[in-house]
Amino acid sequence: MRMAEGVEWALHSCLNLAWVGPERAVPTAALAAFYELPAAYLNKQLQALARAGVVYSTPGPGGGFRLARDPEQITLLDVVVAIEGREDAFQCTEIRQRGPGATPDAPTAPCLVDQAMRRAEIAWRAELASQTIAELQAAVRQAAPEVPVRARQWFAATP
Amino acid sequence: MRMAEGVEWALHSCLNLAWVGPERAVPTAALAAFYELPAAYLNKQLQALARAGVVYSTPGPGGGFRLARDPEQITLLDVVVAIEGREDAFQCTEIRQRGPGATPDAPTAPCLVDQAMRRAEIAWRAELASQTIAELQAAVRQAAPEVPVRARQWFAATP
DNA sequence: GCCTCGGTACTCGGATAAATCTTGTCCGAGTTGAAAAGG
DNA sequence: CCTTTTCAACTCGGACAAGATTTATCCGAGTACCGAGGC
Repeated sequence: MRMAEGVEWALHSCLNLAWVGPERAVPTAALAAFYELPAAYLNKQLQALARAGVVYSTPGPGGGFRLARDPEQITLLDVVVAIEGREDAFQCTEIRQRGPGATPDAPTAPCLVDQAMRRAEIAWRAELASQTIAELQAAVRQAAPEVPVRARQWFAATP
Repeated sequence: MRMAEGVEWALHSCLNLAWVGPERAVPTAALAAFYELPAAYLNKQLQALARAGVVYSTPGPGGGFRLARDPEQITLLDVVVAIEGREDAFQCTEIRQRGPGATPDAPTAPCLVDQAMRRAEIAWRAELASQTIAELQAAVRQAAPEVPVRARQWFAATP
């Protein structure tokens, strides 16, 4: 159960977009160069963020990506769901209803294994939903105040 | 981020081993036939459970798998870790230390994105670790008391 | 000097291959149990 | 009838392919900016 690497890229890119601010659009090439990532593939992740409504995309010269909302309104869950999709990691295939183990009763109760796994995923999602990009920004500012300054300067200097 | 299907199989199989009890060893073929699963592949999952110490395996005629501990001592996390591995789903590759975005400071603070994601996974793991096979058994007994009876009967009749 | 028009460069967006992981299958090593032979 | 020996069947265990998902790449459609030409 390895999470897609694009999630890490998307989170860091959202953070960078937050540093730059919503006024200026940052093209994929700049976001990719900042961490030496493959630009074409990062673009794919940013497209997913755009489809999910996390970022706006504007084509043409001077175009690129901007945060669609304030960092306070973007949770980590928003980003993860945008990249990984909405469906749960554990998917109950109802094996209990196949073979000799099947219970022929018509009103089948919900699969308790599924319920237990789902409870764990809900806890995971809740923890992700409780953290916003803005809170991440605040934590970074406190731990390493020079990071946002450097990022803003670099992106301002990169056309 | 789809979880391996083997997790579902392993959980249901552990439940069935719990119904049968630790006295009798159940071979892979019986566990697979109960849900019409591919026996050879289910065997692979059971091997993983054996390596993790969740079940005992005994070869030869009359052999098979038994729970290695009481159902109260087996958590859902034990089973999931046995199948999926111990490493986290989100793996920080430290992209922040590559390219122009790298902070040249020697004492690098921990990656806050990684910390945030890890917090969510810890919540997930905690929820899984809080539920045991025995509790699942109790829930099934209450929701559908005939299920354990049917299972015991079927496995007793299957050599 | 101001407006209009055309071109060019730049951006995203989706369609298209390579790599890696999951899923599925197979056969061999080892062990047990039973049956058969001997005492 | 009891003991010993041999055999055969059954079990797990790891090595070996097929399919699916992730990763990576490319080129085309569309847009905004910039310059040139005309009014």
